Amino acid sequence: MTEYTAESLAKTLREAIIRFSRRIRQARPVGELTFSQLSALTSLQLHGALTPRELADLERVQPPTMTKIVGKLEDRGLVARTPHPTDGRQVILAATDEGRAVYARNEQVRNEWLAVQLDRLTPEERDTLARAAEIMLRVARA
Amino acid sequence: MTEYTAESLAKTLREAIIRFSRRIRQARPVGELTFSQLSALTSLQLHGALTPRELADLERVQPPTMTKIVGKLEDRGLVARTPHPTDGRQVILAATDEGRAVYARNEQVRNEWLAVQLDRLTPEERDTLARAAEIMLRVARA
DNA sequence: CATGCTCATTAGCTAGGCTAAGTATCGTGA
DNA sequence: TCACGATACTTAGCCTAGCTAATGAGCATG
Repeated sequence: MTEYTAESLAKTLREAIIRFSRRIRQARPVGELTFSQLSALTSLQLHGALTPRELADLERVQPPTMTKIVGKLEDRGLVARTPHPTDGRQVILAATDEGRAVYARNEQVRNEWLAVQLDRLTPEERDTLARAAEIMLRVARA
Repeated sequence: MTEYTAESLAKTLREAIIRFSRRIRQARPVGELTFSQLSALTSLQLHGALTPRELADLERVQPPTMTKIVGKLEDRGLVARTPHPTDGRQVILAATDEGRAVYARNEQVRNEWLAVQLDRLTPEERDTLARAAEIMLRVARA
């Protein structure tokens, strides 16, 4: 096994991430949800209802940024805002039925390009990517 | 070894990428180069002189986007634009001495947070990330 | 040498990200 | 109980990054 120093790996990994994410973004179907919108909607699906703050923390953005993203989703009727039962300051965000439908459709189209690419890899390579994804999520949480 | 389908992996990987890259972006030192600017400068360092079109292709953005990024770098004296010797339409981009200096300083600061995180991982985990990075770069090129 | 192609840029748009400031509500200590 | 600090969200204002469409300049070829 080749040994990598943390420094040289940091450089390579950063390059890979930026190129790769740009490539994924390009595979976006026109007129549908953006990267960030889909990501927020996904979090709402997976975690059920969340406050803006919780969603912002999960998505690793600042609250005002999340206000904007949620605003777009709300404009399209994909997310609903309801008042918190006991705390008047807070708001509860949840995906609507239409949000869930749009999510499912978009998710599939969105993953299509990537899934095709991944399908061309060997099982070992997919395994490497899967384990790397877990590590990256863990590091991102730190 | 666990088997991952291309579909489920696509989903996980996309989530990891977006979270991870947001986290990296947050570790940006104030008043220095942005993610995209540093990436472009890096390509210029590694490949020597390039035309805007070549640089845009490398960075996976459209030419007008690269015009903007290079413009910022040029304003700060980090990149020089010289006319192509034989083809009057083209332009040659190259990092200046100051560009190389700023690059080196920034690169180090930029990688610091990530390097610290990576240093906490096991050698096996670093190896996984390194191999994943290579695969991602290859896929991004496709 | 006219016409069509290529390269780069400009113009104009949208999304996404930030900080600072504002507003409403909560909770608590005097 | 009520004044005041803390908290939650939004608004305002800014910048970067990305796109497409259109423009202009230069090249190359029939």
